Amino acid sequence: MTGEEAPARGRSATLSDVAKAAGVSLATASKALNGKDQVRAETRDRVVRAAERLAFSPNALARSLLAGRSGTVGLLTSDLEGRFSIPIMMGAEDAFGAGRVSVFLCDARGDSIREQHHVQALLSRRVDGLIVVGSSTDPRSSLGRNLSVPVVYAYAPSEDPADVSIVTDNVDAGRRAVEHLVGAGRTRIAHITGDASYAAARDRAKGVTDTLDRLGLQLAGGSVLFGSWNEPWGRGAARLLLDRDEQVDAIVAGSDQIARGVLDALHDRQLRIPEDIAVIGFDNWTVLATNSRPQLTSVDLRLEELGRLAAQRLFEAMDGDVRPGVETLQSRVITRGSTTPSH
Amino acid sequence: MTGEEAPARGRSATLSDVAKAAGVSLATASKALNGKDQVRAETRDRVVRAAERLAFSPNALARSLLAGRSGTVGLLTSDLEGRFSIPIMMGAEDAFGAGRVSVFLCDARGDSIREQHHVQALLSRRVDGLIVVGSSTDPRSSLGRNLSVPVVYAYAPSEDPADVSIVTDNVDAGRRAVEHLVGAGRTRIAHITGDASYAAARDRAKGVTDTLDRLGLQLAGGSVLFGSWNEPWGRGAARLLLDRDEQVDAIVAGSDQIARGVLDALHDRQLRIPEDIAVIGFDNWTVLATNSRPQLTSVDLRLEELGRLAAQRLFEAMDGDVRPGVETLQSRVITRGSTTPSH
DNA sequence: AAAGTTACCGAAAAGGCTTTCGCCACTGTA
DNA sequence: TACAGTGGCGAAAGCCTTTTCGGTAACTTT
Repeated sequence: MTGEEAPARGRSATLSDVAKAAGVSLATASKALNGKDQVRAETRDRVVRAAERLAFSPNALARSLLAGRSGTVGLLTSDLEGRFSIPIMMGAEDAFGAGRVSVFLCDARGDSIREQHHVQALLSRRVDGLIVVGSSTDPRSSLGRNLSVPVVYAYAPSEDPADVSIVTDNVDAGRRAVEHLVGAGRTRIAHITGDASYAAARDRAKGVTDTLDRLGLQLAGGSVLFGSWNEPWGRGAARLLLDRDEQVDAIVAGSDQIARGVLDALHDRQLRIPEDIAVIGFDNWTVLATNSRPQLTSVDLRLEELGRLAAQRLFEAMDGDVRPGVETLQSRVITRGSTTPSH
Repeated sequence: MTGEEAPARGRSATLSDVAKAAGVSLATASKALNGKDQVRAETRDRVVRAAERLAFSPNALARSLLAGRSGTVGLLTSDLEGRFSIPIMMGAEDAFGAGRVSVFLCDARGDSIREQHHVQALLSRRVDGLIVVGSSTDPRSSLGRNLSVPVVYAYAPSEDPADVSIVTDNVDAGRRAVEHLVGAGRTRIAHITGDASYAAARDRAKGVTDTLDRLGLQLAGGSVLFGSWNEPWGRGAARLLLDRDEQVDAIVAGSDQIARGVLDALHDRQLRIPEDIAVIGFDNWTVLATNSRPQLTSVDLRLEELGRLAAQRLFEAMDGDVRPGVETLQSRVITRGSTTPSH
């Protein structure tokens, strides 16, 4: 019965189909559906109903082409499997998604050729902006200054100070870890962390040692134990520490993974946690932190918030409001059983 | 010096700018840049150089509008933070990315309203296809049959058998776990797994018990221990099992998380792994499996391969080659120290 | 030298939408 | 009755690209 007003087979309905079905012109149909006020209520109704009947879905490509903005952004990451991209992406999607922005996700796999290729593709698709998520906190090379769209670097800052970067403040995070432990009455604090070639390891260590200095405390174990970012190192380093017969009453672990290893080693020595030794990690990686014995206190780097902030800064930049430089985000301690007795 | 051939400020160069700069027509410029053979080599050169000089980037929006295909696909997930979406996404990006397809990533947060909203947005952007990734292996509701673009369901199958679904074969995975253990000489095998309301738990359990039956073996512990998908349950269930004074020599854990809990409990009882009791998990979650003592043998569900396959099926469907129904992917056992002595 | 090929190139349409501007038919006022 | 003012609608331009088709010039053939 509605046969003759249906669009050609296979094609989805166009605005022109809707206009024809409603008996109005293209222009009027457009105005009716977009809520412009130059159309009578009765006419608008007719158009809207025709659109529904035809399951009309406006072609965003055509619209973007005309508007000069696509309502899309590119998210360029280098470690999808890693721990960092995902929450940041969630935060960004969150900040964008409420509205009308869609996100292109690209993983460069750490390959700068592939990254360049992705950037080209995204620019060709006329994204309105780019968020570049690093895989570590070490500064990364800039995509360049004249990219036709604004770029925000998240997690890993750009080497170019003229770019907009949002990072977590790892020095501050180290400080918070120590202050939390000191607040819990600990004074003999050691620090076991990851690979010293990572800025994250060095920054957190600086935060830890500076804060101990400031409070007039010695770093237990004599020096920061740098190693690698995994459980075996956590176990090994903890054993090392205990074998030195140090009077350690708290350990700052450079990551939740390391912390898990530390917990295991302490467990093996029949030490009570937190009564004998308190342990705190970084990342607040729920799967690791909430399943340990006891649950692990951890410094939460608020990566989702980082993502949201990056999205927000990108919006601002798209409106021409660019604030170059590195912006840092404060972390917070999530307290669990490994630093406070469950009573 | 090149001032008069530059496009208007702010705008990026269009093909028309390039044509003007090269002193040819729009049509010729297009042909030259797209490798058509109706243009003299010298002319092509002139155009290509002009394009480079102007940093011309072809507008994919206009191109898509004309071609009727956008070269984009939508990836609709419901658990970005979960374990499953990411590898699948990697695989899909992999299969697509080599060519010229970009991926829109959307997270519905388990909310069907939001999902519907995302689908609308993606259709409006004229994606060429959709991949829907579930957050568990339980069947999910279909997006519907008349969606104007092909849809492939990955990990969680669609309830509608007319849809195309790709899933991991969890029954088969359970079988492989048991056969691996039996192959390692074990005969008193128990099964500790997650929440029985999950199809994944039930399917793997079925694979385990069926295979034991077939081999004429009894399930140690009397029955499958259903619980929850985390370490504490793994620890608790393992203790339960040992307290029953069973002669267990192997445990199939329903996930790597549960397996970690099991390992801890066995450790507490001074049992040697794998000499006294072998342990195998599911998921092959590297962070968990490779950092345990000993490293954890695990059934790898090959989620990346699942993603690749989904992308491939989507391609085929885009070419009109649709194969409705549920396709299953076989898993494989990754052998590590928890089932084979380290030497 | 006239006719027929070839090789290059350009004009124009198409794709779906938004927006400006002009047109028409009203309404209210002098 | 004539006028300005207003509300509702349509024609057409424009966004950027690809592709078809027709045209021009140079070349070959008899």
